[in-house]
Amino acid sequence: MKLVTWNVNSLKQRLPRVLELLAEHQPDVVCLQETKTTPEAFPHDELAEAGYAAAHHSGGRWAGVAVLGRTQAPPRDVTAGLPGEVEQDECRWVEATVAGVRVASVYVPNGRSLDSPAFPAKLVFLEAMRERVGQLTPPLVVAGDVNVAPADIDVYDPAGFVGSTHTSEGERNRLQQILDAGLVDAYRHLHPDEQHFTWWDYRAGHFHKGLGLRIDLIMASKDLADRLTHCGIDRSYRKGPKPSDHAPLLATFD
DNA sequence: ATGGCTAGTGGAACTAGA
Repeated sequence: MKLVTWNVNSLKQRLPRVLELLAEHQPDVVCLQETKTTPEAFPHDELAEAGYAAAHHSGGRWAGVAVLGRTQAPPRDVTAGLPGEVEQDECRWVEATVAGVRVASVYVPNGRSLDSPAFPAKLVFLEAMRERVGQLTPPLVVAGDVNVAPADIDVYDPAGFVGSTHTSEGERNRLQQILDAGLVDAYRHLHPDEQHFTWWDYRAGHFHKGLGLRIDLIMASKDLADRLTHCGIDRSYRKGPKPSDHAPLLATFD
């Protein structure tokens, strides 16, 4: 099974690159974040032409998540929303069963700054994820933009991020608790010492200077992690016409 | 780096991202 997760920063703007990704990698499961679409505008027809069916949670101008499966193995038993999240209508979590695997596509709140009211709401969201993971039965994958860099190796300038979101102890502890509930960080599992990023700021040429963060994760239950044969980031989708600020993360399970 | 881009809304200048 080949799975990809990608924060597309508008599915409308990124549709050509998404179709390119589907054709090139032919994944069995796709988790998308920041689709930024209304339910009415979700591009079901274009995805169907490419051979994919979608389960999605779409709220309009911000956020929005989706799980895609092949037309012959479409997403089933869809659950939209995360029990316990502070903002129930922000469309940051959707679950579906694809090819026998329970898959959640997640877009964790940014948090804005450590002193913002959005920050404790981010921590509550991460706690709710841990609760939900404990309720779900493997085989399970939680994939998406977690908006937390798990460790300093996942940050281009750890000292520069002290006092910012994405690297604080509170965020990292809660992410670790999600993993401790029975999941494995697929990329780090296969590449214990490598520094590769999944997000780069659009500004100031950060991508070309190699200044990024690893904040997009594929977290797999241990039974699946034992069958992991490949996990990597396709940086080509951060280049070329109209790139997202995130690159897709891919994993293959034997 | 004090935000140096991009996207959505709406039709200027804001919010939001991380």
